[in-house]
Amino acid sequence: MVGTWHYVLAKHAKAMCSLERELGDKHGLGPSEFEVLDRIVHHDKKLRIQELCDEVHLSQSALSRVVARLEKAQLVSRGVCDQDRRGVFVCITEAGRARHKEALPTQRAVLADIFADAPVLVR
Amino acid sequence: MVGTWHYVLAKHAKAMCSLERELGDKHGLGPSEFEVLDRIVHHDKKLRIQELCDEVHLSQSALSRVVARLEKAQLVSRGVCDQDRRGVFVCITEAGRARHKEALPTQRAVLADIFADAPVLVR
DNA sequence: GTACACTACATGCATCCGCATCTAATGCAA
DNA sequence: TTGCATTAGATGCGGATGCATGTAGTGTAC
Repeated sequence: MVGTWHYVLAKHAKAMCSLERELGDKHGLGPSEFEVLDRIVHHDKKLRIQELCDEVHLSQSALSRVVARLEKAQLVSRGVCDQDRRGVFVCITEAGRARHKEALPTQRAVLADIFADAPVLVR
Repeated sequence: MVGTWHYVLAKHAKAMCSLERELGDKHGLGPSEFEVLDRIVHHDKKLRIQELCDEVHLSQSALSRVVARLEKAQLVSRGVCDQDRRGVFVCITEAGRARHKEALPTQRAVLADIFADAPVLVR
């Protein structure tokens, strides 16, 4: 219980730190930016902000800003949703897809390194 | 691998959020404050800042500020180390010990709730 | 149609964090 | 002793986050 918490805390800290450095230096992405990009690529369709909000571990306000940063970097584009004009859909650009593709191996390498000695999760 | 990372990410986000709310509302402590307090109580002796730094998942600067906040709240006291006058040792006060004692069950309850369905960690 | 409650997203604000840097103390070499 | 590299901890600063709130669009009751 407490042991599991310490494990989560330690791995999270290490991984976040490495991801921030590696993704930042090599691809100009923060962990949150990558996570959002990754979710969009995974779905491979126009996504409402709210759909993203359910999958990403960010508050709605933080997500709004991450998307704004991604848009400024031309990695995604935002558009008004026609069915519900309050809504905003996010669409990945070619540049965004390319950036994600080049960053993915970096992320995988970091995780492989950090979770190399990871215990297996068994129910 | 990636699955483990998602697990860590999800549990960390949930736990941090709950801890911040519960510890904050009921005991006026942030998660970092509690973690530092907990480490000090666990060692039960004067600790150098640097020793704490190795155990807590915070940068040296963040730790310095957490200790400053705890001192302002009278939960710990800081003193100059005699052997090495650059060093600072941190000592828990009676109020600090009491606060920790009353907050510990709250933390345990949050963790128990969040890790109730936790998979067992097996090598 | 009007009024009002509700929802989706954006934004002001305060807080916390990490990095870089600063200060003061230590220690070693010349 | 003097000079300089190193270390412990504090602090300035920029950036990211969450909460509360603002703004605009939706839907429902009347």
